[in-house]
Amino acid sequence: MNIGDVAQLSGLPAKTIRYYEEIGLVAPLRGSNGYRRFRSSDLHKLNFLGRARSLGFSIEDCRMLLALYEDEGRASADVKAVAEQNLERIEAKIAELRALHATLAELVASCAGDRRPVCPILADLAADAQPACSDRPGRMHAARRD
Amino acid sequence: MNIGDVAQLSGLPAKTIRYYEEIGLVAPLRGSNGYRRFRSSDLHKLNFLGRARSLGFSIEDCRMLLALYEDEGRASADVKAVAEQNLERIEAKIAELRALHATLAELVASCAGDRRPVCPILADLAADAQPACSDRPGRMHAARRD
DNA sequence: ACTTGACCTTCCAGTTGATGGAGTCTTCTA
DNA sequence: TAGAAGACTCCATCAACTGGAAGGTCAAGT
Repeated sequence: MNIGDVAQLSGLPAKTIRYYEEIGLVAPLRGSNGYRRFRSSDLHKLNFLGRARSLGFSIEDCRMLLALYEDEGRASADVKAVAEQNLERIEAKIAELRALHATLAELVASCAGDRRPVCPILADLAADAQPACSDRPGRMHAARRD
Repeated sequence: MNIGDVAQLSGLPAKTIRYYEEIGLVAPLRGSNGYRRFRSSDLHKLNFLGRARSLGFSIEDCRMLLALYEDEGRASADVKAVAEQNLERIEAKIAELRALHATLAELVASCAGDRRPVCPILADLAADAQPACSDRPGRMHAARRD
């Protein structure tokens, strides 16, 4: 199978598959014309990767999971540990986003949203950082948008 | 004020402040020694940016908000629109993460997590993509970890 | 035989929002 | 006067791709 075929079958863009090869997640053979030749085991791996990525596992997690998958002597505890870490990451992210959401929703609700320039949202943003007697929590370190 | 001072006062790393200058969010003066010289208005802007970023606004959003902030003739509706977009982005992200969480939590719960190799998590990952009669929903496109 | 178009190849650049480090210069303090 | 602290620029790196240019290959049609 050529890359286009596995791209179709796996649902992953060809670009992504090349990238996965580059970082060593799959290792298709090469034909004499230089084309990648994918075996069905490669397709299988790509499906695995697509599913794992769609569940939020990082590339490094995927590498780990793939290794465990191919290790007949694995302990399911190891797999579970990776998954649990991911779960915790997701939970932390949700909590963070919920906090953001609460603050922002409040600000949005308090803004008239008309043609006048007065705006509580801007007022909040412009307020001096953590004044001594504020009820606004101190500013966090710039949270990466991730 | 030198960069170290505003870094302290704003809570932003000096590196980040230089970066913000590079992308045109702040424009401190320069002393004859080449050092950046920040006015209090620059510090004010940095505080604004720090707060906006901590609320999840993108850099481009911040640019917009800063422009609105400095435009005396702004309409609060414009500010609100930016904030609402951000809110929607956050909501979408939360929904996405919750879905991930649900699936993953189920898998984790079903895994014994012992020394045996049998593992429903790996089984799920390895299952062929969207078979004709599956009750598993079709695979999404690899969700960026963002 | 030749052309067209689809498909494949590699390589480089860009995305987001910083962050780390090297190497150099200036300022402050002992 | 020395040395530390702080400033400067420039380049590289992170995740996980994605887009595009420039060129090679293959199958079908004329």
